[in-house]
Amino acid sequence: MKKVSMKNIAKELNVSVTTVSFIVNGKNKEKGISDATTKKVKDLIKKRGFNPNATARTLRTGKSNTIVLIVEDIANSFFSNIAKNIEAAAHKNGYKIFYGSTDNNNYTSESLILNMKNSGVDGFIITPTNSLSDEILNLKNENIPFVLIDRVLPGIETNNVTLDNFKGAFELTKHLIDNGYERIGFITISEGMSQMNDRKRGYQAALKRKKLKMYYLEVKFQEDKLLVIDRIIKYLKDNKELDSLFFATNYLGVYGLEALQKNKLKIPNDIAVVCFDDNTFFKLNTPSITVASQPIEEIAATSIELLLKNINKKVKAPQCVSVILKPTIIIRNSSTKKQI
Amino acid sequence: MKKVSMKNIAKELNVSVTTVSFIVNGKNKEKGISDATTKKVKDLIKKRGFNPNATARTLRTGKSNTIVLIVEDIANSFFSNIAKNIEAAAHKNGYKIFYGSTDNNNYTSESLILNMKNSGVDGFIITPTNSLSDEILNLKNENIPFVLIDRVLPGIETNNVTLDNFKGAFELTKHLIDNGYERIGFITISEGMSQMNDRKRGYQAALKRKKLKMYYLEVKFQEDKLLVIDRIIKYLKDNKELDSLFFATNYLGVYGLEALQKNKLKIPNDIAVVCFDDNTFFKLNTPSITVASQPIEEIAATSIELLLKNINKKVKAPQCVSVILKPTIIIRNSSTKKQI
DNA sequence: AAGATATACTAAATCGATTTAGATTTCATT
DNA sequence: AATGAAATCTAAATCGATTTAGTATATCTT
Repeated sequence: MKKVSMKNIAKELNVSVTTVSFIVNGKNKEKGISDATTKKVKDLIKKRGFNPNATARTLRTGKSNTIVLIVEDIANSFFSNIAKNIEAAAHKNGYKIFYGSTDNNNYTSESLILNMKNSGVDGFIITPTNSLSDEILNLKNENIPFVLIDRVLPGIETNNVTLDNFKGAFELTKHLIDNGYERIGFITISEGMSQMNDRKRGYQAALKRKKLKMYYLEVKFQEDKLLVIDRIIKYLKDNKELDSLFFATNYLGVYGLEALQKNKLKIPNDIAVVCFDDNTFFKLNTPSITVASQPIEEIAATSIELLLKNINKKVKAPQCVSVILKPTIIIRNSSTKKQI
Repeated sequence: MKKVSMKNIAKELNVSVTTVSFIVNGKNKEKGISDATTKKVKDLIKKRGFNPNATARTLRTGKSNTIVLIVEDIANSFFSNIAKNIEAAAHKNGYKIFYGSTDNNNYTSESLILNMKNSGVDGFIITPTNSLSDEILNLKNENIPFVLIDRVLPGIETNNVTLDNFKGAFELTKHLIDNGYERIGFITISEGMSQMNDRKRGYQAALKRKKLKMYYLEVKFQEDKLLVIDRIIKYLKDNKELDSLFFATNYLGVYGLEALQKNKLKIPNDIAVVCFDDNTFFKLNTPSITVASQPIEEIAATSIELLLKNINKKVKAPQCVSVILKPTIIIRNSSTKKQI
């Protein structure tokens, strides 16, 4: 079975490739192809199962109907849910999606972007690593549409969709304080990404209002799960006065619960817990975990909409759009009023 | 900033495009290009930041270095973890990945495959929906490399990587029986996919050995989460004699736990629970859930290896390979010996 | 009947690479 | 000086579409 091309169709019917192309692209009326010709071409196309070769089309038109989704980690439920939603919107609009995980590794991110760029993709949705500024600036200079999500890069104006991380962290912390907790450990990752910085600032601001002391633990994203758990356990031993923990991102929260379990600490009586980002796990855990939840559908919808807008507009001067969405604080049982 | 092509490089140095191409592809020695020419071309390529256009290359060579991963649902942790592992292997081998979720919808699956085929991808890894036989046969006829994972299609010989689902379900059921449970409800989805059939057979075989009665609840994959939870709750009310539940797949297990929570049933004292597929949630839940765990890394590694082998071999008669991996039963606290 | 207009169609260039078949040039050999 | 071989390079076809700038024929107008 050989792949059938426009040439084959054209030859078999003694018409030109041009004619076939016009018909395939629905320009038969506009280009004045007779109904008779249109019909016989369409019939043969169906009969032979012809489908236009997308590669050739892309080469000629410069349009690939392909976008790239670069996330931190596709196995992380936050990102895989974003991916699911973006996928639906993309396919609905006739776009295919390349995906890649950076693991917050800058080299990986760069090669992903470079590699995809050569494949003539139409646009990117990217959760940038922290040192990706050069590559992002390249995209800007080359006028390739892209949208950053989840975090932004300092000093670079871009299209981006992020969360009001400050507010989320502020409110979560305030909630703990309102419920009587005063020694709140903030456990975060040290890569210095904007969203994490903002969460830290939110936490700090809430503490400052009440002149409470700050407690930090920073772990590295690259560190192995068991190592992180050990570090959390050690941190708890070294800071026995802590009455609550704030995990700054979902996977840390999961590790943290494992650490607390190993340490036989009961939530919330021994120690209260809140976490940034929701997931099924936090909802169903005993006790259920109080979280700042991100509007995943909205993040996905907004970013793909913004990207497609940028792909489809011909204007040379791209106005950068920043969308900041609001988190929802979901109060559950891991942070009930402190028992004295 | 205009994109630079081989033509630009060639013209600037007064050499032919052919020469540049040979050098870019490392054939300079083989094709007898002098070291001097090679050097000056390479230097200019670096200076101008030239990168070969992958679309043109694909059009000419028929090789795109792209594979497609079609899963049931990228937001499901089982599949997103597979995706993560496949991604790593693919990128290491210079392949890009298109992804798509079928939601077990046959129409979606078909259009995904069709659409990707026209984009000249090199191969597919597919979790097939149940009525996908025609499309899969097309792939076979067109000699397009592909590997099915997670499940197979009846009556079609293919490359595939699956699990010994019968064994996993048999052992999980046997474990319950050994621990004194005798009225085991099997909750599954009704789409009739091979992996689910095999799990059901495993469950039945274990019951038959002890002449125990079978209890089923089948829900539809498409049904909304809340609806499924309601149906499980109703099922429990209608079958108060049940002393244990076997959830045939991970997302049902999660729904099930939510149903039990709503129903104020305590695991394992009121009712024991086991589930097919592991995840973080089952490990950390109180009580932790006994599962049949799938070797995700191995599934990913085997399927991508098999696919790449098929892509790279030129032979016309593709020998079909079936790999069946073993599940691991992880006994946790949701199925401790029955209290009488 | 000549020119204008409309209708229906197409030849050839193009996108940016790869690859085949062959063209030059250089140099040693007789 | 003619021949052959080796070294170095290239023209042009090709992949499969899109698109520009036409052409050919029929029909209308006066």
